Amino acid sequence: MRHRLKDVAERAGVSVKTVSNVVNGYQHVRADTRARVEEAIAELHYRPNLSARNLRKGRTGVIALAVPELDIPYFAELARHVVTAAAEHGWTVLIDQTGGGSEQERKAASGIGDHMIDGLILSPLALTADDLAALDGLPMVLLGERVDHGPADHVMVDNVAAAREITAHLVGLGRRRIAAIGSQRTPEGASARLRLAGYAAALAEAGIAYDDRLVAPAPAWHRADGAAAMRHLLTSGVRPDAVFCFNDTLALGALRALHEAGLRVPEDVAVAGFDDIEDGRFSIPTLSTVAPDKERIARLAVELLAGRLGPDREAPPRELVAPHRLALRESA
Amino acid sequence: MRHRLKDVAERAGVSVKTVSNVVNGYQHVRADTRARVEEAIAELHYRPNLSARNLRKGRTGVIALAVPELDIPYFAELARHVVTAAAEHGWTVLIDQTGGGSEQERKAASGIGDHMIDGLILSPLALTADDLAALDGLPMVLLGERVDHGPADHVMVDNVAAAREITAHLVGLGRRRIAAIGSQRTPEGASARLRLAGYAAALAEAGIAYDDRLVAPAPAWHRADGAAAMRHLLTSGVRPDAVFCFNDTLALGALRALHEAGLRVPEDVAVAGFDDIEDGRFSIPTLSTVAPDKERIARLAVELLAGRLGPDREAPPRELVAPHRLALRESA
DNA sequence: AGCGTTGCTTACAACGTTGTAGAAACCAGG
DNA sequence: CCTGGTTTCTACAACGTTGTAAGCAACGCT
Repeated sequence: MRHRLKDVAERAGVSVKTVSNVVNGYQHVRADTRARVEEAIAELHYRPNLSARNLRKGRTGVIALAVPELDIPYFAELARHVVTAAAEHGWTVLIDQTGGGSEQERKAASGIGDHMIDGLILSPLALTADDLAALDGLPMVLLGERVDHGPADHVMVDNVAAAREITAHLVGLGRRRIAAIGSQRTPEGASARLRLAGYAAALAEAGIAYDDRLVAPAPAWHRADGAAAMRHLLTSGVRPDAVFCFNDTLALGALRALHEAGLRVPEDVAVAGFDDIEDGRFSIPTLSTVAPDKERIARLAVELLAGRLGPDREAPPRELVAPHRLALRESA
Repeated sequence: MRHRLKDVAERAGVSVKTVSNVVNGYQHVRADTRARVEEAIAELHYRPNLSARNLRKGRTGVIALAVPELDIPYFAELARHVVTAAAEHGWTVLIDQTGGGSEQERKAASGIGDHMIDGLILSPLALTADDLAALDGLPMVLLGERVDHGPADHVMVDNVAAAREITAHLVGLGRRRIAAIGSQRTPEGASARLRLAGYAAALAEAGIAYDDRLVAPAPAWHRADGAAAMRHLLTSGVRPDAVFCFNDTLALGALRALHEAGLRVPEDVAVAGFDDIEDGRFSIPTLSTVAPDKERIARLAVELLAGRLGPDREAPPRELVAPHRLALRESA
């Protein structure tokens, strides 16, 4: 049913290696031989066995992308860009869901592939420097916050600056009681810490006192968490006139909670998010947010990985910052 | 750097095959031998080379999931469930984006794997029966509409019934000028045709005349298309008092357009969708929709595939229908 | 003691491919 | 028609793994 080089070779009356040469476009093959082989290939519907090729070559042509959750729109959108960018390098992308657990992430990084993949683009939540050091073997590019002094390449946005800018925008609207939603105490919360720092910096610059009661934690960054946090803020007696949510899904949840409380956005409370996901362009009201250049992030990550697999094999870890901008819409 | 069975064998003072037996949990290995081998494995950080194993076994442990677009929430949510279900069978999932083009889909089905994958779960938009017949080799499960008389297993929801139910619900609310958004004339629009049929059936049952002007086409099923279609309906002079959108993203776009037009949902216009994506639970207003059991769909698909790869290798094509229910919320 | 049985281990070949090295065919120039 | 240099093709080995079959102890039974 499934044919091998050998079958094609017999049919074309040449050696196995000659067929291999035709398949791989090797140049020294006479035109008529090539034609005969190609005919045989077509007739038998021959397709190379990638496992065998990989075994022989030590390369698989597959890279993995490991993200915490696929149905968080930010990661889905990012995944699309990574797939596109990787395709330009002739790679297939194996998309992996880590669930954000350090165990899962370690497994993704060390386990997935074991010779099944050439490299890994990992968006870590829980991974520590120790975990990374233990991996070593696999060429890897990390997305998001720096795992301090990890040995891997890195693509990130300037979270602190971005958070500062969007908070400053809220200040510029005349808001003074600006809440933040999404803080996290856990070690996984690297992004949360940086965005909180940016938020605090903007307040400080504006001479607004940092008020602990205005900072709402969120165990995860889903819509439900945003809604819950917002409800908590509203019932706790601190009446914010603006909220900076650490990502867009939190913000969409917050919008929902404000709506249920009968408050108008942005008149009563301005809302800002982070990520610029598709939903935010159609929500009611549309969402003002930080727009990281996801396409660029994906492209940079793929390119770093390409470097690691090629000429820059032994280069020192590099760290690239992708640009971001503010996408100001109705909510703030 | 990377070690092989042979290295472990030498270190443990046993044969290569014995190490292989330990790795694969073969039973006839003396406890002390096993211990020695395991120690050697640990010391060398040995990990099997999957390419070699696959070559030998003819199985890769990877299945592919090919969907049109990853950042359509429905597919992202589905992907998550598939990954979860596949993990229970010990499979890794290679997620592929076809973009909905028939060329791409054919490539996904025939090309991706070529011995890289054991099977394929494909959500086809454009694939014809001919395309499928040409593939043959790869065990495959299709999601969504039947490609007529294709030879592959199939998991679907009863689109006609579901569409009829949700439309009947709109009728039950007392609406009479019920629009539909999302019709498609192209061959890709199999889902669109079925949902339109369900819509028409519900109208007929209620004795409401089918009005062509109330049926708005949508080239794709994105939020922007839904918004555009809704705007078109509103400006064309046919004032609907309800809209059934053929998926949730269309519906979210429609909500947005209605909001911009100053119309209230559901008071002025009731809105219903299809898919039950996460967004719809937090939109303003929350979205009434058809909720296909995505978790079940994923599980059935994986199980069918498992069957094809195992005992039911030669079974005739099966067709399973996953249940759905109405998720009635604020918008209708 | 001889026999079969059971438990443990091993050598060998094979999976389908490609790199290496070299053989065969071809070509031009004398 | 030989020489030397290409071009074109081929045999062989290897990538790392596992299935097969067979070897070797040690055991219990007659």
